Amino acid sequence: MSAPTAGGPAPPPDRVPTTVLHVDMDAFYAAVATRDDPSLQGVPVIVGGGHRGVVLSASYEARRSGVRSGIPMTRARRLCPEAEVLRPDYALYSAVSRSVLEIFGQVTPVVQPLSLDEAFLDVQGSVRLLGGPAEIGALVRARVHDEQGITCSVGAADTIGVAKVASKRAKPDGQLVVPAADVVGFLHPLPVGELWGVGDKTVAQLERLGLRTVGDVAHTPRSTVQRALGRAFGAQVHDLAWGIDDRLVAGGGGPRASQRGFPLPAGVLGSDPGPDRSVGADETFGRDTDDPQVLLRELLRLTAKVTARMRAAEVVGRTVTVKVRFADFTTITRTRTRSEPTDVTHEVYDTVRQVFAGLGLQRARVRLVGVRVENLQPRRGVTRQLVLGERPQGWAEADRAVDRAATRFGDAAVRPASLLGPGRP
DNA sequence: TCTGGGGTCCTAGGACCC
DNA sequence: TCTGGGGTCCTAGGACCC
Repeated sequence: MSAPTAGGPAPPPDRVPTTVLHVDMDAFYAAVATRDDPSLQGVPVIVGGGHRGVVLSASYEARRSGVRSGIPMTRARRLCPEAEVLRPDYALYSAVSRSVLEIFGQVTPVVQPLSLDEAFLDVQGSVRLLGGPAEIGALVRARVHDEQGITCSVGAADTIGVAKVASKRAKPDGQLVVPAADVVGFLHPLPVGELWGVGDKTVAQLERLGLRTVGDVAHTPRSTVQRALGRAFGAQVHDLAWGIDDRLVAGGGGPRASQRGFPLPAGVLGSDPGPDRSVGADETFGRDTDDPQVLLRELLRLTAKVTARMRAAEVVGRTVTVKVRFADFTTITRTRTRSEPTDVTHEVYDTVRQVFAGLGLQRARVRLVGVRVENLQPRRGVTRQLVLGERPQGWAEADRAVDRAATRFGDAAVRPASLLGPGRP
């Protein structure tokens, strides 16, 4: 880390030196599809959802027409009518992702996946064996290309924040090593929105102060940035603008990591990121509806999906949140915390129904409903309080039977009776 | 035929307890 | 007579990420 020039805060003392790689697949979903179908080579490819969906991934050919992740599919088709449009195949992406993670794991044990297509690697311990960050980055990129037939980009730095920004600048199919001494020079000319965790709203806030680049923010008094963004967030953005970031790669464990970037606690090397904090599901209707029966049926389906995943993960939860998005895209959430944690479909749905009834919707046009369960804890060790008159294991046993059947015959084979269409036996 | 679905974390106010 | 703070839990909304 370079010493900041006048106006910058001092770097944190006694920081353990690290070398962090951020590895990010290039146009991951589109690249996997193209790899498996050579006729797509050189063709604009868009991976996305149904008619109300958004673009999940766009090949670089499609990006040349202005197509980006996150834009509505309808707009994407207008921008690039000649594109090949594909539905996502998550099972395939997961398989490729696992293989890529195996490659990472052979380079260093400290790997922190952020999603299917990107991960941080702390390679400090591998430098002696494999060479510097540039050599290790080249090795990873060559192996991913040779073994998986897709390309990735690598950013290397001594902080995760800078490594993340660097990989993006290296895209596609490139790599960028930012030595500590070059961090400030690298960051300061960039638009502030390039910083990990600084999104559109924050960019707009800073724009109001006339701050456009990372350097603008760095050379603005910390207190001013804090007034604009809030004390904690403002301080962290100001730090990041100087390349100061003491978060470490939290490797060795599960897939969880904060996607906002900031509040990731400065974990210990190799620490376990820990269990999931919540499990949820939501769904946008093909067309808006105001029919309470339709809404409740969808909420039941989503509840069953969520609790099945909870049982598979062997967690129970206490806090149930119902989400409703209206036709005008305004979104509300209503939460209720149960006295005892549960993973039982029937019990969670009871709470969902109560919360939903409390909304008092009067023929409002609804676009989306969702269910989420928070306050999770491991199921083992949780002893259930039987309510007076309740049959022990009644509903829970029914759920387990559903889970077993779903495992054998597929999710569609077993579902609550009210989800069967009219006229079905 | 605008705007998915899966998450994480923060903020801020009120209740409640000590 | 007037006036406490801190901690924790709960809830609603919002920002951000891929």
